[in-house]
Amino acid sequence: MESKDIRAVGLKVTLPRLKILDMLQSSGTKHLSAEDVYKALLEDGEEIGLATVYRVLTQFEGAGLVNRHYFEGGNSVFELSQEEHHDHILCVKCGRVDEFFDELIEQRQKVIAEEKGYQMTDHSLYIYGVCSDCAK
Amino acid sequence: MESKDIRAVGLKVTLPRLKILDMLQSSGTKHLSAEDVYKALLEDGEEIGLATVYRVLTQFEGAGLVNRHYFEGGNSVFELSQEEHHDHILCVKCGRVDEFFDELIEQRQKVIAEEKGYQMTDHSLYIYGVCSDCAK
DNA sequence: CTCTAAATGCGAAAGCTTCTCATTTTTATA
DNA sequence: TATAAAAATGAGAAGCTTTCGCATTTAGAG
Repeated sequence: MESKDIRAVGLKVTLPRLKILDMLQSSGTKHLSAEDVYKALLEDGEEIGLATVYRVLTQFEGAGLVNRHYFEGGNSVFELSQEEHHDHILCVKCGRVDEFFDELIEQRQKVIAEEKGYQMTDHSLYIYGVCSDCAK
Repeated sequence: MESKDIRAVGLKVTLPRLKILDMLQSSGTKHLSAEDVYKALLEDGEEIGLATVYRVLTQFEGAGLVNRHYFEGGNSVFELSQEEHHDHILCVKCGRVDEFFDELIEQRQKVIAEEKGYQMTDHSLYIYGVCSDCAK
């Protein structure tokens, strides 16, 4: 159990928080919506309310434990924070998500923010397309 | 009046459509939410329902007349399609939106999509930061 | 072990967007 | 210009995701 992670960010170690963190870590899918987490927990026999899932994920986000992404349209998804930043490329047919990192793009973004007089705080880049499987 | 634009995309020329298109063209702000358009029309004394605004904007989007952006969080905004593609940089304090285009980033995105085996259909890049006015 | 502050669960509610359907409007045709 | 069929509109209901409010439960310090 990774109670340390939770305590480290100044949150009480509660069962819901442990279960949710665990779910994010053990799930085969890296990008989960609050609803996904909620349903998965239900299937595991946990009795955790949807409101709690949202609350906890939001707290985790604030604490830097998870990242929240607003993929096109509907709901947002959460993923465990990783050491290195990365962006996403998603399949518009099957919903598959891949990750990538490109130093050149990162650099250019910084330059552009500077040129425009902005102090960059964040950025999000999503490439949409049809993945190789769906293109067949 | 730009009835041609509307007819050109295969839609009947109706008052709501004309008014909405007009609003997008004449508004000082380039990025408007459906609600923004609705309210602005109300102020102009037009009697156009919110549902119609959404419907029409969605149709315009499908027709390529406008682009829809999912800025972080809340609602989506619409802007008239322009000749050249561009991306956005927004101020997290005041909501100001600026546009930019970077050939290098465009190129890299294509390369990345290819590398990952995707046929790119679209992409969205948002840089978030604090604009020069808000940084003071 | 006790107590207090914090966390949870539940249902209600908020915000954005879409849907339903009766009524109105457009436009092709006579 | 009048008419009819098809499409568009308006208003409110409804759907979805997300947040809120509050009574109850729980974590963890003393």
